[in-house]
Amino acid sequence: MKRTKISALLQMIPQGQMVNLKGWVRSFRNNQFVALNDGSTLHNFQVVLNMKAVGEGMLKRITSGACISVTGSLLASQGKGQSAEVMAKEIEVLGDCDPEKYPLQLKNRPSLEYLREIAHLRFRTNTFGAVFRVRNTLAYAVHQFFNEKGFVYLNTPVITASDAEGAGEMFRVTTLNIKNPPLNENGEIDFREDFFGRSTNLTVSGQLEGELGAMALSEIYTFGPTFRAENSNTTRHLAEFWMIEPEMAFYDLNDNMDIAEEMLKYVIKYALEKNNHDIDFLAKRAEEEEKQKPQQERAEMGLLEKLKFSVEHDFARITYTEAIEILRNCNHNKKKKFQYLVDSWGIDLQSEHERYLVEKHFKKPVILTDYPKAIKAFYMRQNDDEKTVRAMDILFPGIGEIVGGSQREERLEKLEQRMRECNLPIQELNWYLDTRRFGGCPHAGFGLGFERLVQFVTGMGNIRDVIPFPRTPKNAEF
RNA sequence: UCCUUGGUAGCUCAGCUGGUUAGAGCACAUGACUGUUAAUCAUGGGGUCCCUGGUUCGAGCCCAGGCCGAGGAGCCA
Repeated sequence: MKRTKISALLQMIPQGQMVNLKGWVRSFRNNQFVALNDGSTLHNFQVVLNMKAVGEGMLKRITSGACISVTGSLLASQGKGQSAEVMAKEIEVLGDCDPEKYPLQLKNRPSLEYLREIAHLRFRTNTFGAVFRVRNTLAYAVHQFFNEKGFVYLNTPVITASDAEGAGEMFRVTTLNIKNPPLNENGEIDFREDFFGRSTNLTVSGQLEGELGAMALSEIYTFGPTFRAENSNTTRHLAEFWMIEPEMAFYDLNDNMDIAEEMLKYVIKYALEKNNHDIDFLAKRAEEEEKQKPQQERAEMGLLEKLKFSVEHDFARITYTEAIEILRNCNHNKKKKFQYLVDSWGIDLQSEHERYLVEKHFKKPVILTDYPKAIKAFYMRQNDDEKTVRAMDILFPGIGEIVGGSQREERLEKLEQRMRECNLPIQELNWYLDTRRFGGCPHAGFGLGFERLVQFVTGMGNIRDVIPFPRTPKNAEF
């Protein structure tokens, strides 16, 4: 008999029809009621069995975590917790689960930290089931959004030879024998003998290659893994993460902000509709967690409120210069409550400053633009004031920077001048500069940290809990 | 990498001023139970107190070094 997913069973009208369902046992009560979950939805489905008919041998095998297949009739439930249930006629154990050895005991309320240690099993919890269903929806929505807009999904290389992108420390890729590498005349490692005939790394950004695509296809986006070998130990950094990088010809900074804001709202709204049960559950979970915190640290809005608010209101848009003025004149600064006081133009904003702007002053997502050029990357377009660049960062409550982007410098001389100032090897990036030499045009783009987006929508506090198998310093298990 | 903080049963935690045999809840095992909702009830087993060294008559507790986790900072998405 063909299997029916639990998500589909819940939609059916129970009329005693025969159905088959398969899934993992969440709990077994009174030797009679099995709560079965197959991951198609947050909800479990209740299977009722006749303990005498089933037999003691089979009864003992229905343990928490076991995988079973049940065939029986779909009936209206006599109990209160659910509207329908399956009266089992046939039960098959697809996979036994020894309860004494099974590390995931759901009734123990295992901590997120513990579940991270058994990441191969944590999908079987309500929380992680919900998180990864939402993650899937968000990924799908990103593709759908760009597809509707006529963007071309472009795959940029994971292995790159360029180490001049300046986005962070890189992981080396090599097939050389690290115990005994070949050396050149100067006694240095001879990468001519390496697999690619040169030194290579894992990508820290697909942006430069993305720009090349945009200079012909007009609008492209990438969505792929990105690697940074920074020794970052925070709730919002991973060594391996997924980044979405759109790059658009003929867009200026305003167009860039418009499409970034539109996209964020689109995907959040999409998830709110598609995964409302999961997000409701995650919202309750987040609320429980908030209650553990001291009153002062609690967020003013719940997860659902926060998501709906973000979708319904315009993001605040201010320049770096305006932000400095707000911060300099705010009571918080005057009372010297910032660890780093805001006194002069040109300073890099600290997390506490960004958080103040987003969480206290505007109380909604904020787009900061036109940063001093000294604190931003070489490829950002210089403003006429010679001091600032057409950068934009989108800051979200609780997460911080979720998007970083800019209008790109399309003027060859200005770009080369910046590269010299930043000590970048112009020769190595000749292919990049060619787009400015041959039919260049104004263009813009941004990078969106996918896991940070998933964090925002799921309300999960730690980025390690929104990617199946997190890679962080000293951790690459599974 | 820096600052703060933690590591005690399978899990979540308590453990007083350094003192005899280290506790609880849940989980697990055994038994009971045909309308349960984290089922319930009874009984039972279960410990490298993170590691190494030191102080002490005596260390889960004090000291030093290390390992690992969490929160914050920096770097950023």
